[in-house]
Amino acid sequence: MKRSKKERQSLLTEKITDNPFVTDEQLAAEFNVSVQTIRLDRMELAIPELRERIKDVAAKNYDEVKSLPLDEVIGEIIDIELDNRALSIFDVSSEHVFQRNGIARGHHLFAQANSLAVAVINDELALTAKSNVAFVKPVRAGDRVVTKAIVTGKLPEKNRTFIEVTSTVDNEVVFKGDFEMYRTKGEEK
Amino acid sequence: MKRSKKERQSLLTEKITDNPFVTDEQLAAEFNVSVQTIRLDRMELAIPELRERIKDVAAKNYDEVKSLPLDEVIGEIIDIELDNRALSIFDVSSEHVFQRNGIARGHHLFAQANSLAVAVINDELALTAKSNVAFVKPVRAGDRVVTKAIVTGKLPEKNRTFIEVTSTVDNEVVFKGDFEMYRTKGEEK
DNA sequence: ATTAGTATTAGCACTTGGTACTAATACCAA
DNA sequence: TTGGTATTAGTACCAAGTGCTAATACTAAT
Repeated sequence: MKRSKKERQSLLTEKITDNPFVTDEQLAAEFNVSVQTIRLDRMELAIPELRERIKDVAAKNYDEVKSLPLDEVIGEIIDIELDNRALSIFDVSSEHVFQRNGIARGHHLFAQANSLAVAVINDELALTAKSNVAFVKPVRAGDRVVTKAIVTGKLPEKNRTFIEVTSTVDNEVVFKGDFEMYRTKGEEK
Repeated sequence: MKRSKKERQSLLTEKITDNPFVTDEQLAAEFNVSVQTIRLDRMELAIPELRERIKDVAAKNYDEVKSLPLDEVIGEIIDIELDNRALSIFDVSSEHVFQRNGIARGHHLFAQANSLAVAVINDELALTAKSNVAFVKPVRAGDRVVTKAIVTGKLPEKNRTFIEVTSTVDNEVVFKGDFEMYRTKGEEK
């Protein structure tokens, strides 16, 4: 049952990603090749040795109880017209999705929309008061989410600003939300 | 400078718990004793060697990531009754708030609520379809947010589950939300 | 001070799961 | 047949240990 080198290496990568705790010896037995071959394969593929792999897994856990976004703004704002409109992009990667099925967790999309809504308001500080959102279509790892926020109305006497947010991937709407924001200071201008 | 054996051992335990990645040699240097002494100490205290410790950390991390959904939850779930109710707590710290005024960013509260809504659903996978939320009262760094999710209804023919989420700090409501969840029964492309 | 008992240090052989390197052999293709 | 890649084998070496024995040091009690 000889596999080609290429085939073996791709299976090897998969195996190791799947279970980083496997030794070269076990892999050699599994693929019916010598330990040296496995080592050569790892070197070609730049896969570190067992202990390093384990250490990486451990460090990831230890580094910081990861969870999520610490940034001021989720996504990168690429255009903004204060008190009017704003646009941001957010590249979805593997840490934003459910491992199960690769679909992005809702709160990341919400986070992008919410922080864009905060950013568009031309004020010292804006807080979200209410919001109504719909997750229209699943977003996956690798997708680039383009989010647009548009100020749709204001109630200056109540310190409220209304914002409509739409997120798209490849021009298809994936998320829509209405945000009612509270602003600390009244409107300037 | 010389500490008693007992003192050293308790400090040792602390050090290692604090940073499991430290070698006997480093510890020996730190406590000004020989490596052998450190080894004896570890044996008496039943502390495994560096590699085992690292492997433990890694395995723990790995299991959690694999077994999921609890790892994908923002906040810590302290009680759960599948398809019925769930409770989680989330300690707000400085990285979750606006520097300006110390008020928590909305999407963190949303994330806690949303992931609790996902967790309470007793299914392979749940996705948020829509949600309607209100940020009732500002939350600040240091606050412990207690969030309760209650399943309020279902539309099995449409694969929908409705969940009401309420977050409180010191028994005062700070956040309320209604979530409409989509649940996949088995497959999905 | 002597003696017992614990504490500490030292040294050596051996273990795992490797790296780094060299050399030999096998296989496949023009 | 020649060449190039692929595979295997073998050696020396490393880190961070375990396991064991033996020597020394430090107290504390008689």
